[in-house]
Amino acid sequence: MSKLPRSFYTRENVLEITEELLGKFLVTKYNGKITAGMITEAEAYGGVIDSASHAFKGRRTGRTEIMYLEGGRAYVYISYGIHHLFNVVTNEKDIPHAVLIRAIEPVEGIDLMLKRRKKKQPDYTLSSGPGSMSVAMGIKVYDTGTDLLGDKIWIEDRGIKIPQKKILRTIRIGVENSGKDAHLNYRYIIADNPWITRSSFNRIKE
DNA sequence: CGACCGATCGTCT
DNA sequence: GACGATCGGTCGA
Repeated sequence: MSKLPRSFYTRENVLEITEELLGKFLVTKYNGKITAGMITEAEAYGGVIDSASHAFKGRRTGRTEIMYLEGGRAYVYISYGIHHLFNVVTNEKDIPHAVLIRAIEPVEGIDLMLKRRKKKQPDYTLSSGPGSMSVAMGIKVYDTGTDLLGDKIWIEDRGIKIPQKKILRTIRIGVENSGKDAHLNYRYIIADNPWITRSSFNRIKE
């Protein structure tokens, strides 16, 4: 049960970091109330050379500026005008790598997650999918830039190691028109965990 | 269960 | 002025 140190995030291999984030625990604390879940699905975004990244070709705007900070911060932005998508910034300052957290398995504060999602009973849609996950955890776009070594949003290692053979790599979602890198296997999934995006789970079942 | 579609608005061109 | 790193509802088979 230890908070991931800065050195976890500042490494240069974003694929390695994405894979290692599976099985780690994302925790938020708002108004003293904790919600937490185990990361089950995440996507790597490779910065300036990745045509699917917001920072492709070194694009710097008010929104993407966060990605150029030192690793270990939250990059949150709005998608489709509705959804707040939570990313972890990685690598050193000026290298805009990021990992999109797409799904978690709820562990703590499930009552609060249900309230935020306006649901009565937990089901696999509670926190599977980046927009739903953010709602369940209470993460909003104004959390962008939050230091993950602070006491508001952080990621913990609770001693769980996902075996290599249970990790599935596949293409990222929603980037099919993003050019040369649309086909890269940059999405990492815990294959036997039902708390992942529904379409993925159905596909894995065969 | 898969395909389609509307919602909704900040960001970038 | 167009378009998403999406979601949830509906429709048809």
